[in-house]
Formats: sequence, structure tokens, C-alpha cells
Amino acid sequence: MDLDERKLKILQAIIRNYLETGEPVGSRTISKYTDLNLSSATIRNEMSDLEELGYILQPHTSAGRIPSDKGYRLYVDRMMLEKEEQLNQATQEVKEMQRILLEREDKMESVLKQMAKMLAANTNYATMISAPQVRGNKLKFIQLSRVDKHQLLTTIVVEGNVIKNSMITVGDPLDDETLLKLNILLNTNLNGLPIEEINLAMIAKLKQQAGDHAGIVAEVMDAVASQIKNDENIEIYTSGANNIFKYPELADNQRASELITTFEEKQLLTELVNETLTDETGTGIQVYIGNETPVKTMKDCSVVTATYELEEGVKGTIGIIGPRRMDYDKVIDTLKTLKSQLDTIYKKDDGQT
Amino acid sequence: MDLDERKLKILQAIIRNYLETGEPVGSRTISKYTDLNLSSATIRNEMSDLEELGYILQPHTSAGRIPSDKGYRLYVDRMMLEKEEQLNQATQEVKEMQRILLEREDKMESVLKQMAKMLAANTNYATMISAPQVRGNKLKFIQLSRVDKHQLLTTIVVEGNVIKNSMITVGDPLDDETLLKLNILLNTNLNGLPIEEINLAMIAKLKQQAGDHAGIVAEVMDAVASQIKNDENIEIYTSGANNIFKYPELADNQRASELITTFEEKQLLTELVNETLTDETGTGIQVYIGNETPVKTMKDCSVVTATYELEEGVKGTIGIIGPRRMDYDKVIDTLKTLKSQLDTIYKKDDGQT
DNA sequence: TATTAGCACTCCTTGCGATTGAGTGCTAAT
DNA sequence: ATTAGCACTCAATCGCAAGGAGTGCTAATA
Repeated sequence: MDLDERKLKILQAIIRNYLETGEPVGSRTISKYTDLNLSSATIRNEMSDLEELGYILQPHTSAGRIPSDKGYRLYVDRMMLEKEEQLNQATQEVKEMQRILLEREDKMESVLKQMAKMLAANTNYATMISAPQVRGNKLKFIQLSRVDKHQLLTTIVVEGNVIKNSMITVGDPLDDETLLKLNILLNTNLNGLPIEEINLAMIAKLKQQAGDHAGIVAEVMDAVASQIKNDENIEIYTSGANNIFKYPELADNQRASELITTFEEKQLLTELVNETLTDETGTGIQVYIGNETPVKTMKDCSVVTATYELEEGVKGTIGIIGPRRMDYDKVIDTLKTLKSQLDTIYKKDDGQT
Repeated sequence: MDLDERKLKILQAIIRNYLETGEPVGSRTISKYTDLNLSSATIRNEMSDLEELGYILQPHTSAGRIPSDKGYRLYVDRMMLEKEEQLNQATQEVKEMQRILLEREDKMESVLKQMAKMLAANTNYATMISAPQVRGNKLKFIQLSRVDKHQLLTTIVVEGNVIKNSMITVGDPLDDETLLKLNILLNTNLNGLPIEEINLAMIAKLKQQAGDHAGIVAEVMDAVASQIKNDENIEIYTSGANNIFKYPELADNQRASELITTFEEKQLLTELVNETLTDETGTGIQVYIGNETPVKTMKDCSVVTATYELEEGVKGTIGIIGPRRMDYDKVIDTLKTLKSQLDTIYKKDDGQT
């Protein structure tokens, strides 16, 4: 037995209807719904077949049918194919984001939050956005400055203009000359170097050259190292977690509690980000249905993600989390638009910010 | 009619029992519960009085009594008096926090998150912590550095070692001498100045002295200004929002959704922080019961807050949000301990970090 | 006079059976 | 191959009675 055209149409009708209502859909509904002009009895027979094939299932005898994960998967895959080439134009909001993201100020945090918020408001689902991650971690600039007698400020800039500061407290005040020497020492040795390539030998050498001020060098290196650690700790912004209460199938205490924790702790979401960033498909849009999602607490949800690329190697993930019966069509459209616009930044003026 | 000793004891018994069970408590329960050895009938009479006085209320006829906000208030106030002088010693965890907070690195963010988490885990309520806020906003240090040909890095340090960076893109590369001049110009004019005192006249003067590079000065001033704006945007960390699901009276969709939104958006929580920071009582611990809380979405909750002071004028708020029938005793103890330990930092080595 | 025992009354909760209604599967007719 | 018709299933809903926790009131008691 195979999926002929008619079965497909019926399946589609079932899914569409279920997405709208959230209720199991019966044969009579479909017999009116589709343009096939078939009686409910015929539909019943077809539905029976579809169930046998695993595309739909019955919550209990004498109930209507609901799509299975397999059914959703088919539906989504077909939809993705249809959409393949169609590119929508960007809204004004997206253009504004583009502008601000390019500037890469510390406004970025608030822009991403705003973006998550906007998406959540538009879609009625929960959303998350990971801040763009810099892969190439070359040191671009290091500087020690004296803030007052006992305090030095370390400023570290890495490729992609990620800036990091830290304060160092010193016992004896440093004079200008020493400070200059240290700055030259650090910059000539470290500038342009990928952080990963800084090894113990190099640190030892620097310390030796710093003489009395080896302690300061050590603290600077600590600050650099913590940059790497920070890197594992992806920043993620979420919004619209409360939207899960709009879908009864997610709103019971048990599930809601788990989901809320997931959104609040964000730790688990990093898995999702890592997953999407590595597992590249052609389109950059990924759909996880139910158990397919890498985050266990979301096994009753569907997750649609898009990876965007601001500059070469500077990538982030946008995710929309909703119930299985999410409006895939709209969500994928929205993400596709957003993604293509964000990507445009990179393609427009290649390389340089 | 007044509250004699016996009425008070009965009220206390009702509240204690209700805190434990969450169920309306009847006269028979109390008659066994207390050491007063009174029959349930007597208790009934007293309860009737207590209800008339507004300390307790009945969800419906033929149900037991539950405490009213007024009842809780009396209970909490009395408890606070009893606790007045008793100071508990700090746990190991708190001591560790002390150490890290003192260093005021960018680790602070993760420490505060950790702290919120720990509190939530210990108490089974939702928690929030606001990052310590600097009041005195004197500029301590400004510096422009060249990162590459077209990019300048502005580093601004204000009192309390809050650091801010921003990138400035310039068309024509600046030579070292110009850069040095600009740095001297900015520092001699602005160093030690409270941000509020920087006015248009001063900016105009600086721009004039900067000549060709007035644009750069303008951008630096923007960065300084955004420091003030940031100030309004208090950083708040939350944890344990999922705990609200443990209390049926908060766990219905309507309420849960509102609360979750409050925790996620955090915007509303700043009101709470502002409230607590201005409205100082002696102890620094505040208890808002039900409608007393400044955040409307929490009208069915009780909120206990503590303000802590790391250095002079550097304050933050810790809050615990739970149901009305929260274990006030434990919560207040915990917060009191934490607060006193954090405050100790300030009192130990006054003024200087 | 304060306390208590007793009793009628209220009203929420629980359980249970009957009813309803949407939907199916099967069979026989078209 | 399609459809009409019918018996059957089963979750959901309703009504109702029983149960029980708790109150308020009254009259007896110490």
C-alpha cells in the first residue's frame, strides 16, 4: 500500500484541521473540508489506511484522528520543498535589526531581546535567540591602563570586536614606563594570535620577560582564558515562555514546569544551539517534531530553528518552540525571512564589519 | 473587642497550620493543636471573633478559616520583632560568595545567578537578585585606543569599577599624537566628574577643542550617556520560577502565565527593586503580603526582600516570591543571614574595594 | 460568666449511573 | 470503487445522592 494523491490530500486536510482546532478530526469533517467530494465512509476507509501506515493515530477508539510525528514530518518536508525558492521581502522591523546588529554595539543584547520578543508576539509561541558566536578567536588588542594607584584595567579585544575587561589590583603602584613596557610586551607577543595557541611555554616566557611583574601577566592571561570559557557559555535570550499556556496540551503543571525551567535555566537550550550550528542542512532551517528535538524536556513540542550568519564564522540560532500542532507554515516563513535578511548583511560587505 | 493573649495564640495556630497544609483549618484541628486545652466550641467562638476583627476569613460557609492579609501581617510583624537581634552564622556557601563578589569581576554575573539558584533550591520558592547598583556615577577613567586603522575603542570606567566599552569607526586613520591629545583632552576635563554634571555647554567646549575630531568626542559622549541609561536598566537574575507550580493556589494557567511573564520580562521586577531600595526600614528586610506588593501580577503572592550593600552606595535587592502561605520564618532567616554577610563586606574594609 | 456538649444546617466533594454525541468499523446496496 | 446505514464504542457531561468537614446556635454545666 502506498500514498497516492488522494491519501496525501486527506492527510493534509487532517493536519491542517488539527493545527487549527487542536481537536481530533473525524471523517465527516474531512468529507466537507476537502474539494474531493467524497463521503465520510470513503474517508473513513482512507483514514484507516493512513493509520495503518503510521501517519495518523487515534487517541482512543471512537475518537477522530490526530497526526503522528511521522505525519507531521511528511507534511513539513513537503512544505519545505514547495517553499524552496520563494523569498519574501523583509519587513521594516527586520531592516532596523539589520542596521543595529551590524554596528555590534552593546546594544546588541537589547536588540536580540527585542527580536525574541517580537517573534514571540507575532507567532504566539516561545522563542529563543542565541547571540552570534565568534569562532575564530584571534586576539586583536590588549591593553593595560592605570585607573588609580592600585588598580589596573585590562582591556582585551578579540576578532569580531568582542571586548572583555577586568580589574587587577596591584600592591605597588606602577610607573608609566613600566606600564608601557608591559603593554608592548603583551602586544608584540600576543597580537593576532588565536587564543587556542597560547600555551604554557609562551606564558612562561612572557612571565620571565615581565620580571617583577609576572603576577600581572598571569592575571592578564587569566582574563584571556576566561574569554574562552565564556565562549562555551553561549548567551541566549528567550521570550514568550508564557505562550505555552495557550496550548492545553502543554499547559498541565508537569509539562509547563519542565518547559519553564528549560527556558529559565537556558543551559539546556545551548544543546539545541550546538545541534543546529553543527548539523547544517541546505536551507539552514530545521524542524524538530516531538521526540526529534535534542532537548528532552521538549519532547511534546515542536521546535523550528534557523541559523543565521552575520559575518564569516559568526553564527547564531533563532528558535521557535510551540506545540506539535504549530503553524509550521507561518513559522517557517517568518524564520526564513529573518534568516535571509540577517545573512544578507554578511553577503553584502564581505568580511569587514 | 481586642486581641487578648488567647486569641493571638489561636490565630498563630491557624496560620501555622495553614502554612503547612494549605487547607482551610477548622476548630477541631486547633483544639487539638494548641496547648490551651480548649474545646472546639470555644475555639469556634474565638474564631468567630477573629473573623469579625478581620484576621481570618472563610472561603465559604461550613469551611474552615484561612488567614487574611491582615492576619499574615500581624504574624509576620510579631515574628520580625522576636528575631530582631538574633544573628545566624554564615554558611560556607555564603562566605564563598562574599569573596567572589568582592573581587567584582565579570564573574559577578555568574555568581549572582548561582546565588539565585541556590536560594530557589533551598526555599522552594522563586527568587530574584538585582545586580548591585552604583549610585555615585563619577567618571574615573576614559580612554581611546586604536584597535585597527579604522576602529577606535572607547573604555569608560565609573566609580565602583563599572566598565563600559564601545567601538567607534573612523574614516581617516588617526595618528598617535592626535590620539594622545584627545585622551588628555577628555581626561583632564571629565575625570572625577559626576555624569549628571556633564551638560551641553561642556560638550560644546570639548568639541570645539577637539577641532576636526569633534565627531569622535560626540561618540564618546554618547557612550557615557548610555551608561546613565543602562543605569535605569537594572540587571536582574531570577531562578526557580517553576517552583510556583508547587503551590496549587498559584498554578492555574491564568496566574502562572502572568507570573512567568513577570519573571521572564524582568521589567516589572525593577519596580520591586526600586521600591525596596528607596523604602528603607530599619532591618533592610521587607515583607509584602498579597496586595501589598508593588508588582500587580504578584497580588496572590507574598514577597520577601532584603537589600544588601556591598560598598557605600552600592546596593542590590534579593527577593523571594512564593504563595501567601510562605514559610516566612525560614525565608526571613535565610535572607537575614545572607544580607548580614553581604553587608559585612562593606563594614569590614570601609570605602576602598 | 466562661466553657462545653449537642444538634441542625450548610455546602463542598466524591462517586455513580444515565445520557449524550461524536466517531468508528462493517456490511450491504449502488 | 463508493456510499448509505446501522450497531457499537467510549469520552464527556449531567444530575443526584451520600458523605463529611465545619459552622452557628442553644442549652446545660462548672
